[in-house]
Amino acid sequence: MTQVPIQPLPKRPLTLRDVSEASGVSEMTVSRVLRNRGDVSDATREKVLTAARELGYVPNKIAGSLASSRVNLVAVIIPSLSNMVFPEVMTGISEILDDTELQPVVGVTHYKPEREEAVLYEMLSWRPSGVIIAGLEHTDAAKAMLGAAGIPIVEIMDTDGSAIDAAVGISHRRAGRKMAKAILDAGYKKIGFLGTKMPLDHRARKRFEGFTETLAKAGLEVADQEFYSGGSALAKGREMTETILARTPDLDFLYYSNDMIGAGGLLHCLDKGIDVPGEVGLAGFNGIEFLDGLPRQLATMDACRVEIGREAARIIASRAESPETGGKELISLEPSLDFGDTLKRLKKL
Amino acid sequence: MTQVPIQPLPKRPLTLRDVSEASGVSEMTVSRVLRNRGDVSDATREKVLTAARELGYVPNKIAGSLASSRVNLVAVIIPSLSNMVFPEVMTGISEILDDTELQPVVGVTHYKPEREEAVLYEMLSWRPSGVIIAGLEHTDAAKAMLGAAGIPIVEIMDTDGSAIDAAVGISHRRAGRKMAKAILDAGYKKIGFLGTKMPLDHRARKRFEGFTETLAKAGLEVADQEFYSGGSALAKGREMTETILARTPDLDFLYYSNDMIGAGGLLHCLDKGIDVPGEVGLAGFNGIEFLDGLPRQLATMDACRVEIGREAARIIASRAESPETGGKELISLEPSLDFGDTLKRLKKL
DNA sequence: TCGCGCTATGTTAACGCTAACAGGTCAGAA
DNA sequence: TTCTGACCTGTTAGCGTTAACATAGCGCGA
Repeated sequence: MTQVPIQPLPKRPLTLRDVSEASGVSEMTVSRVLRNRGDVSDATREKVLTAARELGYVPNKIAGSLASSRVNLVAVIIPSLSNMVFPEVMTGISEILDDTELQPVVGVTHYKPEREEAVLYEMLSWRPSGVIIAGLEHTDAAKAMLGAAGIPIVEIMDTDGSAIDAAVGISHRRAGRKMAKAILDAGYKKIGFLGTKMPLDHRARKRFEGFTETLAKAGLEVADQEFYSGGSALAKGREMTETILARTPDLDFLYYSNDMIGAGGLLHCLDKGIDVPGEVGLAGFNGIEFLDGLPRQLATMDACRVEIGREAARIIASRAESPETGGKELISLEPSLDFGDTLKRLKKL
Repeated sequence: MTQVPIQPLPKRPLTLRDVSEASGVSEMTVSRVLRNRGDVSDATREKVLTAARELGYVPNKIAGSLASSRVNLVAVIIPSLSNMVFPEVMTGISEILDDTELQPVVGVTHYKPEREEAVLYEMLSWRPSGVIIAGLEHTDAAKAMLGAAGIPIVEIMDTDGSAIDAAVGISHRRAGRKMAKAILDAGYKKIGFLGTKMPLDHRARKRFEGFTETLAKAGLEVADQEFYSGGSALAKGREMTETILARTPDLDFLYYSNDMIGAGGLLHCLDKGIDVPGEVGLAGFNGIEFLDGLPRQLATMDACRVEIGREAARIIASRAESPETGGKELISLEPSLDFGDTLKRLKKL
């Protein structure tokens, strides 16, 4: 890999035949050497490797996959790359797949069901060894494709619903309930919700449902709400916080649907000299690492993103190794609540 | 796409032959219908489409690509997904490719040359229609592969050096010089540098080189330096700023190699009641949008990330359309300096 | 009436590789 | 010697699709 290949005539793409001719053995033997499969004498191996290197030969996986009907790709279908959550999932996935032959291929849906369907169709047409796809909600056609693909499917992030095959995630409904309980236990009563304007983000919706459900049991409901879309989340967090507090000044808690707008809210409150968490408590969702440097630590709930990626990849990898094993794995991780500095603990009012 | 396919026996993967038998025409005609190529009567087309939908047939691109020796994939090779810069480049790339047949496939190198080489080899083995790769520095073997691949290659982010084929980026050396000039013009004299411990981030290195070069012309040099690796950039920015200011208290400017640590530094200074930009000026690099919500706007320089992605994708797309056209395009974008609130303008000391 | 040119469909031969099997050689056991 | 089996290498036949060419049917002008 360190020697510089010599490319005499860069016209026709190189094939096994070229290497075979250059090294004086059959194509099959070259193939064997290049894949480390089957017995080949050291002398032959050396000859072949040298020839391949000198020519700068790169095997054609298209042909190889067609012949062997094995494709070392794993389709990963996610809604977005522009907040930190999916890149972290990707990190977990790569971490595991790096130790295997498998390779992730990413498709982005922008939270649009029809895009998801199209991306999935495109991905499946490459006959991957498995699919990792965000969420449990898909169009009927997408579900049908996934069901009929005959490969391992892992639906990630969410476990509130029924999976096609395997699933790894957290219960967002439960996460919402848990946060509501913590807020109520801390004695807050007048609670505002701030989130994204995204009816298609089912996980945010489920957290909200769990949240309101627990409030309802305590005879409370969300006192005010504010939504945004687009723009810098941090700036939006500030704006929305200002808006909601202006409209409903007696709110004593603000629950944000993600840490970024939560951080914006926190900065706003500190700016305005609002006592956090005494006067107003704050909480976000996600446990984004780079917020560690903020003046005060935002209460949040870890969504286990890296771990979700790892587990999903493990399922695909283990099934790729022994196809008949497993199936329908359901891994529900437990998000941990971090009180940070913005959600007081059990202080009596 | 909206009808639910019926999968009678989910065993052997479906092929053109199945659709051909189900619809009573030849495989070739089915292929023509599915690709919208050649003349097919409306009646036949309808029959075929119905059969394909009902079976839930998904074409096999592996076979298709092998037969047509056309692959609609574009390899995108980048160092990382975990800071915001490359996801933004990806956004630009997708934006353009979404209007074409082409599809990006991402490979991540973690700033390691040997990983880059391996990822590139893997990608090329799928015979993509083009390669978009970050940086101009590659191993000899990687350069040889790129040179011999016979497909469009666009090296992005950087234009300080010589490209294999096309290149789109900014001059980081120039960016460093420009920032140095702005800082000197504002009257700062005792300048500290804070960056990542990454000898392999050539672009950061070039910025630094340009920066020191301009200082040198003014008879100055960097008064102190501090480096970090790993961890939360925001938190690290705080720590490093504290450290460097403790060690060299008379610094009057801090230049950060990225906005995230710069933001940490800003927060630290605000915490400590340091007058910014009077006592100490600050600047980062990148123009990361979500920092908009900070209490004060950090001076920074926009690296034109989305635009770089767009231009690179445009080059690949246009060459895919008309192969003989173009070649060796060199697009050097001009990063714009944003003074923000942390770099005073031309105030005399 | 013939045959030209059009449209709609079919036939054949790759594309570059690998699975499966078929030798061919050579050492040591019978 | 002959046989056995380990080791190495080669041959053959696809994998599922598409390019290129072949053909069938049909309307129409001369």
